[in-house]
Amino acid sequence: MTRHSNHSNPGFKAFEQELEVVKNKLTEFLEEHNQRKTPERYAILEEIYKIDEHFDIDFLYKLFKQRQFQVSKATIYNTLELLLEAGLVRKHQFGKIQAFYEKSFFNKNHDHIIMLDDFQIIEFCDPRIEQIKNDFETAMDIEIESHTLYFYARKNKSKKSSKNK
Amino acid sequence: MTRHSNHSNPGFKAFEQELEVVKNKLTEFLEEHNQRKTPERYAILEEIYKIDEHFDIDFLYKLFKQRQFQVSKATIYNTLELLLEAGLVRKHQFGKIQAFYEKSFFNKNHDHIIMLDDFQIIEFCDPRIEQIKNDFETAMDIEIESHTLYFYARKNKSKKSSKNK
DNA sequence: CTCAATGCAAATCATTTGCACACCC
DNA sequence: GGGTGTGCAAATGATTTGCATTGAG
Repeated sequence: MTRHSNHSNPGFKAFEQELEVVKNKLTEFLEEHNQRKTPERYAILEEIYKIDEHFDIDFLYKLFKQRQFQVSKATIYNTLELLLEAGLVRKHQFGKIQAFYEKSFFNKNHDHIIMLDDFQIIEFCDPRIEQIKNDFETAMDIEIESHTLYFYARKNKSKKSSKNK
Repeated sequence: MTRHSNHSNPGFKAFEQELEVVKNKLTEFLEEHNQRKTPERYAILEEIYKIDEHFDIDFLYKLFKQRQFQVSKATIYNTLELLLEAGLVRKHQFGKIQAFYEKSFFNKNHDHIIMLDDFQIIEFCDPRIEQIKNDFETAMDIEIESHTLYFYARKNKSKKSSKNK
């Protein structure tokens, strides 16, 4: 179980390598789909992969405004849509109107516990989900392309709450 | 596994009883919270419990407009919020901007398969989910108040697709 | 009667769209 | 150069809000 930390490899070199791979993935995708390799797209991808949490469009937008880099919201929306198709980000709706995103290439197949006390998001992975998926796929003759599972939870105050983990 | 059918008991008497119980639930909730028992609230509740599918606000609104009953959208939003707190409806976001709802008192604990071909919604229930929940509750010392699980799937065209079920 | 609920319309907020311009190919 | 991607602002669409009016308690 990880908490807001996706590149568990310590050190910046690991991050650089990760970024490199992801950029290549994007290049690959753009070439396959005959789309242009614009600086905005790579900048957005890079920025996203620096973020270890879940973020929304506005967060990204403000990030770029802080730095010298100029990107419009429309472009951010477009690019995230593109990265979504490329499988490089994941989109969440969390019951809110506003969508949340997270990078996805290096942390596939995980689900989320939303802590209702402080809206902390905890990631987890449980193989039983895959089993359930597989069972339904064969039982119903369907292909499950993706899934989302959210647990909405609160800290247990009744017991001695050992600082969790 | 049920498909868009929640009061599996056949016959209308069963439905009437169901409605009765749900209305009492609402009354109970309103009294507990010192809220008024307006006709709109009961009308909306009743309408919702006649619906065996997932619906959105606009669907409800048009339903009332068709009949002679006058309810504003603001009231529908307010009332659904209230019914949500009362545990009498469930809200979904399905990755869309627009929220979907469904009645909830008589069909607790089920999850959804969203068919991407035709956006049909299939409900299912798998005890393993509860197990996973319980495991996390004890392991992390939290209380999981609720959860949402969606499988996004497509019909398998490759194999001989026996008309599912 | 009083105050919470309703109805209506205007406001808000996330997201989408249209169009002129820029720049990747 | 040509056409796609970007930036901006306006449009859209779901939801929320403000306020006058209504009606439940």
